[in-house]
Amino acid sequence: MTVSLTAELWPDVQPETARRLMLAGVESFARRGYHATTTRDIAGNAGMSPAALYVHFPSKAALLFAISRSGHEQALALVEAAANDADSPATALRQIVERFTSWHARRHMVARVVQYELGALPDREYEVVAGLRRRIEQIVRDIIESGLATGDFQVADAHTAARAILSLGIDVARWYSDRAKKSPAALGQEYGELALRMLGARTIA
Amino acid sequence: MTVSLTAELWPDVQPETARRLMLAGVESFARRGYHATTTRDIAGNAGMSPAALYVHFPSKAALLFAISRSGHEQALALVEAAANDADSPATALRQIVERFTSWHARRHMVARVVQYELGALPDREYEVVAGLRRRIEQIVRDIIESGLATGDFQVADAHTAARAILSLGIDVARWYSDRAKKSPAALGQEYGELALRMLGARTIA
DNA sequence: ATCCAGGCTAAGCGCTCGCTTACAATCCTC
DNA sequence: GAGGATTGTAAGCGAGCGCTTAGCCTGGAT
Repeated sequence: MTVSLTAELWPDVQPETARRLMLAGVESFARRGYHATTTRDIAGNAGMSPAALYVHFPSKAALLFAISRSGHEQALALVEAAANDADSPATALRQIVERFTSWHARRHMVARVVQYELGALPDREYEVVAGLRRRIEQIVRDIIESGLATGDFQVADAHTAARAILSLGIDVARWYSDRAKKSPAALGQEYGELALRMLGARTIA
Repeated sequence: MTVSLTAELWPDVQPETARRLMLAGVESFARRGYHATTTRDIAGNAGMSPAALYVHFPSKAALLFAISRSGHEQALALVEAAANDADSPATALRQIVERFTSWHARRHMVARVVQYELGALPDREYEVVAGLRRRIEQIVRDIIESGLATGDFQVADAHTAARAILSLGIDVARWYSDRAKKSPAALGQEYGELALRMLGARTIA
């Protein structure tokens, strides 16, 4: 049985109208950017009047925050799961890159908002997502450092390597489209290989 | 003798006031984005009245285009030069990544506008910079393919590898700041290494 | 049968936006 | 030193923005 996209993305948001507004927000924010999107665009694409947005969200920025926080939480959860599932730095890192990258491809609309519209968040809300971002970076850095300690990886600087690894996945949100030839899963796998090579992985996990 | 930043960035733009407006535009567009920036912001930061912008540029979008085209032309020139200077696919690719990456770090304000504000360009202007972008991608793809032909590189797909290589440099514009620990040159060098490893370069050029 | 909370709309308020107009100052050419 | 081109300003226009208000409709508890 098929579940609606909105229910899959935000299962804990009620009612469905609020989810439709979030989906319309994602599409507009991803395509044109937060500041170029009007509340009338969003409500219109959700099939409602402009005022309906304010029944479910106190402001346009609050809608952005709901989208951004949920997206960041998904990304963090996915990275944490990959790190915990693995039994070595190499497999952990491959899993992280595979899942992180394929998520950015499969959910490139949400990911675009997550990665490129966070500057539009108010200060307090920005700090919340910045915290989630730091945790993601920290996990990747820790794995690279443990790989350096075991001799599984060979790089000059773990910090720079972590940045590069994450850049690979993040930038996918910028260019991936539904018309891409490569599936999200295939892209993730290929990027996983590239990332391990970048790290000079001894054993190709 | 020191040359003003505006004269270094846009030596062929006259008069200096127009360059000051471009610099103020770069700073605002990079920090807050095109749509969040007002013509009053730009003119104010350039120390002029709002109407002064329209003496030198027909519209806010035209100012963005002037910045974006010039930035794209710089990036393309730098990639072309690196490709022509080298005598093997490996040295060519290392040079490209080094210079492309360090440019995105050193000029991260301009680069941010170049990479992330092109969606705000009107259709005709967008097509111009899209053409420049295609030429950059093509050069990188060609080098990777020639490296595959000679056996210098080993990757599954040149297209995907080119995307990944460029992503590395492009994403630098997103996170680099003047407070970064690593200098643009050092970052470029480190990314050059990482890129060659990604490509499975036989000889580390 | 009644009531009311939740969900939604029509209308519009106050404000800021990109841009234009009318005009002033300065500089180069002859 | 007259005249035109260039470079700037003060003031403000029309439009569209985020958001509010007042009120209607509907479903479920009493």
